Amino acid sequence: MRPTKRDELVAKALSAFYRTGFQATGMDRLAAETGVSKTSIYKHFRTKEELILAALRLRDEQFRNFRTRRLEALADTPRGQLLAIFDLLGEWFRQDGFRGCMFIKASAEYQEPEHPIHAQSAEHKRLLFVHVRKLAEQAGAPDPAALARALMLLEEGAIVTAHLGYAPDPAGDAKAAARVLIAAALGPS
Amino acid sequence: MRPTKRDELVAKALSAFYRTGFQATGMDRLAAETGVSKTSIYKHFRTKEELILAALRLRDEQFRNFRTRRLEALADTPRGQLLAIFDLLGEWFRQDGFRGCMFIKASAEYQEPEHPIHAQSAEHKRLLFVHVRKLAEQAGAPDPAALARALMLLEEGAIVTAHLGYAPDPAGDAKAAARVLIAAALGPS
DNA sequence: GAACAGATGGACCGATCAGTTCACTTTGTC
DNA sequence: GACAAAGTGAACTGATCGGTCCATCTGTTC
Repeated sequence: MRPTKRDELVAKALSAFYRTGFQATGMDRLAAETGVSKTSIYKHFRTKEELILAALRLRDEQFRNFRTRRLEALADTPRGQLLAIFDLLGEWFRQDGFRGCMFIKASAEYQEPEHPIHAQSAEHKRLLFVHVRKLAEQAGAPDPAALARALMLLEEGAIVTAHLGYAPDPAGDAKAAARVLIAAALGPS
Repeated sequence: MRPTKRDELVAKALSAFYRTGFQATGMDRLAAETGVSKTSIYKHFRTKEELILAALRLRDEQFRNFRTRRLEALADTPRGQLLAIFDLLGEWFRQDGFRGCMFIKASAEYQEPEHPIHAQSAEHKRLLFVHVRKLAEQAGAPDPAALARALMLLEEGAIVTAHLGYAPDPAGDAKAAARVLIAAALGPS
């Protein structure tokens, strides 16, 4: 099942939106950058918004799949994986072309909570939270949801701080804080 | 020293940018909404970017002044003020028209770190951090900068989570986590 | 009341926006 | 080799973008 033209288009659009922003990336530029004619783009997607939503769906899928697999590779216990979240963040921040979180930026450009792009971004974050909560549960936390919410706050904070760039190692800072919170919730390791 | 026309313009532009976004708010709409003609706007500011920077400067000043005063009103010890940061956040999130952090959104719309708008947003966050670090120092933290960085992560995380809206009380969650981190750094209260 | 400075609305600039249309070429299938 | 589906570039729509220009109006000072 090789990727269709449509899949390639979405993948390239995703990259363009991530680098240049949603509103700032016009459809003409998008056609030029993806190598897919505007005519074809509008054959696949009725509006720009639908294309953005498809790109966000792809990103969500890629991000969560990669995260789950990578966490399992980095640590073999739930508790270890909770901490490894922040090692993963550090890897991400150091990547060339890191530009912050696609979904935070999407929700910043489409602010109204009812907007489909905003709602889909929120759903992505909620799914990340659900995963962390499951790990907290497996690790034996007495209140897995509370621990997960706290760790997610650190994660979101680290992402925006890394993007703002006023601190040298937000992933490391978040990991140190996470260690304290995890120990408080689960007892010393 | 009553506010000049220019000050009024900046204040109204700030509100418009906050509600509608930077790129999405055109100069024609801005003129209509502020009641200041485009001609006059361009007498005061050479470009839209300069107007945005002025609006961000105003927001920075307002936000930090208010925050400092309100923290002093909410608690009378440095340690209490560190925790009161998150009560303040809760008040903010519950306000009508809360739309997330202006500076996070600005840095999302103007992504390049060298961009003046991005740089000014980062500077705002750095100044917030400096204030928190001073409080941590006065509270007797052995590593004030480390505690301040951790609390700032919680704060940023709570702001974006409140904007995304997938958790009911991010300020409360952040406060609970902050309590643990502060106790770990300063000893039980 | 004449002169002047600041502010006004509105027309205007070229560029770009999202989206459409059309005539044409490429591609895979039977 | 015929045929349909998919993809193409380029021109085009009306609206809006950031920014400029100009004629007019308003308020102050002498």
